Amino acid sequence: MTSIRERNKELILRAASEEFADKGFAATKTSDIAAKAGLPKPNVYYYFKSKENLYREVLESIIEPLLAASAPFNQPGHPSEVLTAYIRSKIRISRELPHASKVFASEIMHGAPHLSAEQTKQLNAQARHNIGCIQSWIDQGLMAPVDPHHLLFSIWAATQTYADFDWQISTVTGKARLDDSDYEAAAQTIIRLVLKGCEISPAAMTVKEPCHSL
Amino acid sequence: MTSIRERNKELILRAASEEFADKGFAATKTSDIAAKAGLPKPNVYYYFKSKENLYREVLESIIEPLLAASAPFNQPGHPSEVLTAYIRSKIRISRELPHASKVFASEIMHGAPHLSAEQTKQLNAQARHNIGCIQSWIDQGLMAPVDPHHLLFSIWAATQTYADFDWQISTVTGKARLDDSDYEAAAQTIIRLVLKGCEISPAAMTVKEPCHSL
DNA sequence: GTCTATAAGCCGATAGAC
DNA sequence: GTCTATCGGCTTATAGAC
Repeated sequence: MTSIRERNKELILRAASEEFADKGFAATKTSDIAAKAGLPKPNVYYYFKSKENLYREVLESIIEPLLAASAPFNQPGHPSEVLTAYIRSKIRISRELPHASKVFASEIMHGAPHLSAEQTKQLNAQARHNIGCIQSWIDQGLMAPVDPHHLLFSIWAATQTYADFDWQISTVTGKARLDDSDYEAAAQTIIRLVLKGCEISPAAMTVKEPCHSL
Repeated sequence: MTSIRERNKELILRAASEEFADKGFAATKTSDIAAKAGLPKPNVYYYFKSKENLYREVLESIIEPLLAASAPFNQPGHPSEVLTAYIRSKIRISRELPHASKVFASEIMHGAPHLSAEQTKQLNAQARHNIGCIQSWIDQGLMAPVDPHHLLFSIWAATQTYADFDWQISTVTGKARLDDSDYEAAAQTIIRLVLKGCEISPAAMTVKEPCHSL
C-alpha cells in the first residue's frame, strides 16, 4: 500500500522534474512546483527540507538509469550488438525520462555543482570502462581505429539531443511530439553512422567474454 | 579609435558571456558580471538597460556565426566537401565561442524564451535548406538514404557537445583543456562517422551548383 | 501531518551626487 | 558619463494554528 506520504513525495518529485527541466534550478519557484503538484508549498519543504535537496533527488533519479544504459558493455557480445543495444538504451532514456535527462544535461553544462563526488566517480568509471572496451575491439581488429573517446562523446550527444534539445527538434521537424517511428528512425540513423563509421560488420564471430578494462 | 564606451561595452559583454554560460540566466548576478568586467554595477545598467537586454545581446552574438557555419551548404560542392566543411565550422564555433555556444544551448534547452521570432525563422530556414540539400543528394544517388533530419541532429549534437558539455569531456579525458590535436581528432571522428555512415565517397564528380531547396 | 500567514534576505534596478 | 548608496519586489523558508 502506498501511504499519503509516498504519494505526495511522488507528486512533488514529478512536478519538480518538469519545472527544473523547463526553467533550470535557479529560475524554478518552489511555489510553482507545489502548484503543479496540487499541494501547498510548505509540504514541499516538509518532505524535502529545501529546494536544493529536492533538486538533488531529481538529479539522483537519472543516475541509475544512466549507469544501467551501459549494461551492454558489461556483458559479452560482438561490437555491433553492444553498440546497437547501448544506443537504443540511451535513446530510450531520452524518450522515457525527458525531464530528468534535461536536468542532468543542465547540471553537466554548468560544471556539475550539485553532483556528488561519488556519483561523478561512478559515471566516470563506467565511461572509462566503455572506452576501454572500444579500445580492445580496435586492438582485436573488430573495428576500425576510431578514437574511443570521441566516438563515445558523439554517441552521448546524438542520443541525448532528443531530450535536451526537443524544442529545436520540434521546430525543425514541425512535429510537437515525436512518435514511435520518429524515435525508430533516430535510433537507426545513429546506429548506422556508428557501425558503418567504425566499419563494424554484423556479428561474424562469437565473443564469449565481456571486456575487462583496467 | 575605440571610445571608452565601446571598450566598456565589450568588457561587459565578455564578462556576461562567461557568467551566463557558467551559471545560466537566472542564477547569474549582474553584480558578478560587473565585478568580472572590473566596473561598477550601474555601468551595466547604463550601457545595457536591463539584465535581460544584456542577455539578449550575448545570445544574438552567436546567431550570426551559427548561420555562417552553414555557408558550405549555400555553395556548390560535393557532399563530402560540404559536410566536411560544415562539421569543421561547427567544431570551430564550439572551440572559439564556447561561452556564447553554451548560452545558446541553454536557451534552446529551455524552449528558447528569449529568441526572437525573426531569429527562430532564420535558423529554421537555414536548417530546412540544409535538410533539402541532403535530400537532393540522396535523390541524385550521391549518398545512402539516411534520414536528413536525424543526420543533421546528430551533426549538431556531436559538434556542439565540445562546448556545451566541456566539463564532462574534461572529466573523462582527464584534460582540463583540449588542444589542437584533440579538436582535430574530434573533427576527424565526426567526419568519418558521417561520410562512411552515409556511404559518401570522396568527390568523384564535379557539382557545379548549390542545391536549391524549396 | 497539514497549511496559513509571515519573516528574512537577496538582487535587479535607480536616484542623485560628482 | 560615472559611481555610491539605497529602494522595492520577489522568493526561500518557517513559525505556529489546526
